[in-house]
Amino acid sequence: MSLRHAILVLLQDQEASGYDLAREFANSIGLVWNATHQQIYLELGKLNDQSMVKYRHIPQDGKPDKKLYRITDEGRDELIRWLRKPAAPPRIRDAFMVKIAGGDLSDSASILRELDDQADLRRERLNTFESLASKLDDTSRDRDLFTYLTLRRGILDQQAWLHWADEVRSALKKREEQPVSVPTSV
Amino acid sequence: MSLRHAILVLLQDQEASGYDLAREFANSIGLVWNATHQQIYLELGKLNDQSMVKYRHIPQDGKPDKKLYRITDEGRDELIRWLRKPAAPPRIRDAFMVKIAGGDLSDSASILRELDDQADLRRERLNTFESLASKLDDTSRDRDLFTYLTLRRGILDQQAWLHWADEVRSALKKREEQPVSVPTSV
DNA sequence: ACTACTTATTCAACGGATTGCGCAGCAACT
DNA sequence: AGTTGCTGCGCAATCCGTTGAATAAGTAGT
Repeated sequence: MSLRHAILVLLQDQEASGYDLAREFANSIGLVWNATHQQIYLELGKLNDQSMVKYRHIPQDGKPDKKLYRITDEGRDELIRWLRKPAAPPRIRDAFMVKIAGGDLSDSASILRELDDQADLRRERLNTFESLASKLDDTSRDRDLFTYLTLRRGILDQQAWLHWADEVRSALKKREEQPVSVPTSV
Repeated sequence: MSLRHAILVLLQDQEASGYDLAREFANSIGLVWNATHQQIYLELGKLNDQSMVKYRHIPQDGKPDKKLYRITDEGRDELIRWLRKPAAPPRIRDAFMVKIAGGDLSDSASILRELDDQADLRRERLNTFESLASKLDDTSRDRDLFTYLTLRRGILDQQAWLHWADEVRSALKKREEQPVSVPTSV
């Protein structure tokens, strides 16, 4: 349960509303931690109750009012405490991979279709990450070192995935050429 | 929530007890989907209620009795239905990466320490996956194609991770050499 | 003799996450 | 005039997942 810590990391740099955070979770941090706006608002409420963050109410016209959250000293302490103790290895839950593992039940065509869809998504992400990373290269590589390293992680991940997808394609092609009694269901 | 489908995939090949499944989740399928034995027993109960699996009670002496589960036709239908509809992209929740993103708050030494720990784990996995994959190479590459492809996914993933870790190490080393006003907390 | 591990299943409590819904007003397009 | 989309916040129900424990009998090691 380190949604709270991801939020605290974001609030490190700048004051932000729940809405702002939600957008960042959809982009930058979403690379390493996903969350919906419901979760974020709930967690901000809890963090506020525990006085790890505080907010000021901003009335706006033309737009709904908002609450700008800011990290407190207690919040920063909690974050540093958390950073010190070792992180549990992430649990893996990849539905698409479960499909691959049970691939004998599907036909090659439908596997390839979904593989291509996933590959499109990965290629898209790769592009966004790469363009963000190159922007950092030019301007400030040292100040944003950890943002850069996070992006690199994403880039290498997508590349590895796409490489794997190529392997799958050629393996399935080979199998098609020399059809070896594919089991048909019912 | 495709724990159920991961279980059904495993039961495809063979009758198994909850305990057997738990072991497989700790090894083979654990590569792509994690689950504890509590979750598995619970899900088997639900699957049984919905008659997607059925079991026969096996009394044993010297060991506790067990229930051997087997997939039913309904279960197989459900599985095939699930395979047909596109899988949602996996949600990413990597606590260690959150730490990297908030790396400005830590000192290089403690980051490197944890990086090395994680790298050990990855290297270990890489070895197991590679030895499993090479066993498949020799004997039956065609029959177990999807097991092989799953392993390849794991292998490429670990390699990409280890490569990234090297990048992190050299980036931090460079930074140490030309220390640029590292913010110290309190 | 004692401890620890393996096989095997299950329950209970809690907390985290997802899904669905609701409110509210403005801008922009059709 | 109507729909869609963006900004902004929140609640409630339910489901999923984690933690911790209990039971029970055999086997293997110190």
